[in-house]
This record gives sequence, structure tokens and C-alpha cells, in this order.
Amino acid sequence: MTESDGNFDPNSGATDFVDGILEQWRVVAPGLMLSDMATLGRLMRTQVLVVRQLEARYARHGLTMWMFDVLATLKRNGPPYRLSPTALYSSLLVTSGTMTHRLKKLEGEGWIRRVDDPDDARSMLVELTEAGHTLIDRLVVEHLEEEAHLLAGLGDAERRALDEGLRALSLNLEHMSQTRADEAAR
Amino acid sequence: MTESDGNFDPNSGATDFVDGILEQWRVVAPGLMLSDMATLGRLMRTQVLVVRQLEARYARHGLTMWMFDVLATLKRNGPPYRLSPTALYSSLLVTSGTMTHRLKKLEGEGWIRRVDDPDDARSMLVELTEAGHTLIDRLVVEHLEEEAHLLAGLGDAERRALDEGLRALSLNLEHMSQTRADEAAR
DNA sequence: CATGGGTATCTTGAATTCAAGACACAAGTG
DNA sequence: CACTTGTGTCTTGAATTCAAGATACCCATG
Repeated sequence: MTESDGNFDPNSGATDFVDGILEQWRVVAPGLMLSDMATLGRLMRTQVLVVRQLEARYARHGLTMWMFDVLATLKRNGPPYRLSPTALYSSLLVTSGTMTHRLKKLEGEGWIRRVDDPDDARSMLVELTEAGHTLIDRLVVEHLEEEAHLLAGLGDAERRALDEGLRALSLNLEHMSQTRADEAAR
Repeated sequence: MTESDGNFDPNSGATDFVDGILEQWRVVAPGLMLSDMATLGRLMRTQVLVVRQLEARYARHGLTMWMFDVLATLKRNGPPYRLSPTALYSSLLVTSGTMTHRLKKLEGEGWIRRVDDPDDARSMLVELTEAGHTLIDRLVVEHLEEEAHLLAGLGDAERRALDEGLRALSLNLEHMSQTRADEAAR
């Protein structure tokens, strides 16, 4: 109970990396409201650690996370397993140029194929090849395994708190960027 | 209540982007355990959205997030506001090469300075300049403002769940990578 | 004090990403 | 139909990152 500011106390005994950071700030700049920094700092840090674990898993097959992301997006959209580059990069939060590059690589590996869009001469459609299907079907299982592994150490209450908290944040942020987009569109 | 699998239900009415993804998987590949994917998918996505907001804020001053990270690390460590490159890149989860590049840029802008370590001729020490102090003192306040803004839409319970959940995940992941590091060191 | 293993920093080259813009086609308006 | 505006994809150049290795120095051991 060494909380002297207006920050709330996340009970618990063990301290993580971010706790150390907060303690440093309290010394150097007393009086700052640090609880938001704590939460978002953990978001940043855990994201990096999760990415590292997942990347290590994909690397066993000579793959990277972005390859999984693209193939999984094509797969989960269902038959005919075909999407436009625009749909892909919008869904994955990257730019069109990034997607062009990714598709070139994936096509070179033989996991996707590009076909002309019959309804729009500007557009291409990207679809999974047979090899692509085989690959992503296997990878999804491994992906879920690895994710389960990453969360396996959490208790039931923690697991639930994490899910509810992230869900709330997700809805909040999506609402915010939606609002921003609407404003920009006027 | 359209939950047919063994996944638990995070109550609530509104659906976020990840809910849509899960629904697609349920159709294409029924029977998968998707709750872990949901949680970690939200972690990934919210991280990107948070980074975008913060970057936009730094950009007002012609800065980027990694600049803030380095300067803030130097500041919060307190007098004499001096750290080795190794301490910096370890703390920030980047490689030594990345830190070399960052320090070169920051030195060019006049926010840090490199001095020889009197105790170890292999080492340099990086310290904040006067300009660096002025800059980071101002930026920290803005940073906290922006973070508060990002979390402002959350209710009390959600806010607390997010914090506790991320804290548990953080401890769990740090423990995992610690274990891995120990094993590798044998 | 020689020497072998360990540490700290930097360099190099490749990969990935983005922003900005080029270009072609689409679609609505008059 | 002509024209303006919007959309979809790709190209280009710069920035950032990492992995791997080079180099210099530290330190414990004999």
C-alpha cells in the first residue's frame, strides 16, 4: 500500500517491469497521474512479447506473422477465398503499398494467386492456392496452440478481466477512430 | 447468446472488429477454441490504434514515439540523467543496432550527448542536454494527457478490469521470457 | 602477466513499413 | 456524351528495424 497519489491500486504482490517505471517517475516527478501510463505501458510491452513468441513459432516454418495474417484473412472470409487488396489492407491496418509488397512475396511463394476482378477493371482479386490452403489450415492450429500457451498461466479471474478490459478498450478505440473518420469525411 | 462452442461469453451487446473475425472462423472452421484468439487479437489491434494516436500527438512537435521513449527513459532514471546504450536498448526491447541509430539521430537534434564512461573504456554514456530536459518535461505532460484521452471512454469497472488483466498478462509473459532466458543461459 | 571467454558498442545489409503520388478505371452530374 | 470526382492498385524513396558480425576492451584464471 505505498500508493500516495490518486492512482488506484491493482492489489497483488509481485511487481512487473512497468511497476519499476512508475516508481522511477514518482521519484523524479512526484504528483503525476500515472495509472494510465501503467495500463498503456503494459499494453505496449505485452504486445511486443506476444509478437516475439508468435514470430518464433512461425519462423519454424520459415514464415512471418504478416504472412499468417494475410493468409488467415483470406481463409476466414470463406469461399471463394478471394479478396481485393483493398479489403486485405483495410482489415489488417496497413497501407496499400505494404499490401502490394506482401502479395508479391506470397505470390512468389505460391500461396496466393492474383486474378482480374470481372466486375471492376481497376481491381485484382487475391485468392488462396491449394498450397496456401494446406499451409494456413495447419498454421491456424499451431497459432491457436501458441496463443493458448501464452495465456495458460493466467487464472480464471485474470483471464476474464483481461478479456473484458481489452474488449472495452477495443470498442472505445474503434468508436474514437470512427468518429475521427466521420469528421474527416465532412 | 449465440455461443455454441466452449468459449466463454464476455456479456455485452456491442460487437467490435474482433467479434466479426471470430464469427467468420466459426463458419469456416467450426469447433475451434477461439477465446484466446479473441483476447490476443484485441491486444494486437488496440496496440496499433493506441500507437497511431500517440504518434499523431508527437508528430505535432516533429517527433516520433521512439524519440519519446528514449528521452523518457533517460529522464525517469533520474540524476545524473545518464545511461549506457545497453541499459537503454534492454529497457526498450530493441536491439543494440537500433539504439545506435536512435542515439545518432537524437544527438544530431541536440537532445542528448554522449560522454565516455570513466569506469569502462568500452562504454559510452548517454545523457540529456538542457534542450533534452526541456523537451521531455513538456512531452511527458502531453503524453499523459493523450493517454488519459485514450482511456477516457472506459467505465470504472472496465478500467479496472483492463488494468488487472494486463498486469496479470504482463507478469505471466515476463515470467515466461525469464524462464526461457534462464534455460538458454545454461 | 598472458590469455581466453565475456561484454559493450557499432557497422552492415536485408526486410518491412509508410507517405506521397502516379495511373487507370468507375460513377455520378449536367 | 463530356467531365469531374472518387476509387483501387502500384511505385518510389525514405525511415526504421533486426540479425549477424566486427572491434575493442574487461576480467578471472592460471
